[in-house]
Amino acid sequence: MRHKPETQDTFTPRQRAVLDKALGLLMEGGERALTTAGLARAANCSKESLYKWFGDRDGLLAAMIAHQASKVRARIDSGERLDLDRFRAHLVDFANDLLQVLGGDVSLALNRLAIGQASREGSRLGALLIERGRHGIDKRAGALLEAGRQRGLISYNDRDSAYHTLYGLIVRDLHVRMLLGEAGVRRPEHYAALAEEAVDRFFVLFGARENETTRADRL
Amino acid sequence: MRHKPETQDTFTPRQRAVLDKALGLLMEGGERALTTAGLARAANCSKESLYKWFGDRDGLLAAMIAHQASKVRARIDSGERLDLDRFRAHLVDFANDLLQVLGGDVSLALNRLAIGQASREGSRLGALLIERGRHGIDKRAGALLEAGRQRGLISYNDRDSAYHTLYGLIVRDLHVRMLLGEAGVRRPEHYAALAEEAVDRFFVLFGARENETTRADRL
DNA sequence: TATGGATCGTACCGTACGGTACGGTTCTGT
DNA sequence: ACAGAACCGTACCGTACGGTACGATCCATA
Repeated sequence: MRHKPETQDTFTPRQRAVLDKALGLLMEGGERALTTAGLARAANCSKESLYKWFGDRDGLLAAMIAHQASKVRARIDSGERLDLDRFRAHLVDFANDLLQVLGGDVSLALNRLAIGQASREGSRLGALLIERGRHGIDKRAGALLEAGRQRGLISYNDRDSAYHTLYGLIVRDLHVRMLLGEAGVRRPEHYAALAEEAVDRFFVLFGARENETTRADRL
Repeated sequence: MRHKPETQDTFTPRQRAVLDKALGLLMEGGERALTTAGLARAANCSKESLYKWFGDRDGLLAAMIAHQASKVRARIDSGERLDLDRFRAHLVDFANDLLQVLGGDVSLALNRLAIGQASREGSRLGALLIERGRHGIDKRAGALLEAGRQRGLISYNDRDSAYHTLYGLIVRDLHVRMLLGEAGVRRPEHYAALAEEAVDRFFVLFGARENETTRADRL
């Protein structure tokens, strides 16, 4: 039956193109705009193929999440030596990337989709989104924090608590407000300043040495 | 036509009962479970009345938000004199209330509803939810912070920035994860500890005097 | 060239929902 | 007691969607 080596968790190029079209429809018009007939028409494929490839509509949604997650594989931070400035720059990069990702069209559309389905009983979309999307981010940040701690640049007792605090300092209430579609919240041109401010405050809370440098003016 | 004094922005008791039933349906089964026929059946009213009262389905959803918001009117903090301990206690109360509200069944259901509709073009639900729900919280916190600043208990340049930082320290990524339905995130028994920790960190960032009291052990 | 699998386009089916219409009933004001 | 409004329960309509079926077409392989 299957002598081909594990083509199970990946998709054919054709299927990837269809999934991209599906993401496009979802971004434009939300879940209501993502109908099987509409996707078949937009992607020039047949509904029968959709059901053959993804099982049913829920399978399609799950495949969309898996597909999108496979595209934004977390880059691995190079193992270069860490001094304080470099560590801080990495944190600011992380903050910028986090805001960029959370505020992206695809991320917002998928999160809206998963949240809208979260009330339904057997919906695994939320878990899928966290598992495939958030865990990569969490790992990257966790490794970064751990490296900083081992270098003596920051100190904490509970790494998870420190990480979630950093997350809160960066994201604040922006994510939910963007998800709600509040006007004037998505301002990518402000992300850099928000990232700097968040990292400054993170160092005030978790910096290993109380170095009162150029920080006071920013706060 | 209307000699009754402004019964416009409120609802009759019957309508309130129907709206409560609607909230119940929404909490149980999500948006898909909130159908006009289902609501009419559950609330023992006719579909015709629903459309007469609320116009259409979107009007019903908006009315649900307005109704729920009218129930949780923000209590006014008593104007008693503020010392540091009392101020801190008020902040912890605020943090606890915030976590309690955001993690409540009704709030989660309404936020999921508004987020699910956010992609549709003419949807005002998100704005309504922010306007009717969040602004009250924001005002309460803003007044509290301002009082603390005027008493010299904290200091900041930008009140909004300080407030959003406090919000981020309290909520972290909990809200979105609860909205996604992640298992094991809703732990009301942990709210108190989270609130204390958040307020501690807030004082580290914005406390007026660097009083290194009993804080170091908590961080 | 023949053959079989994969895919496309279209048509079809059952269902469920939003919204409307209508007759019967209860409530209210005079 | 009576009139009118509000309301209930039910039936009805049009539409749109998820899912299936089927003939036609493309394409790889022998």
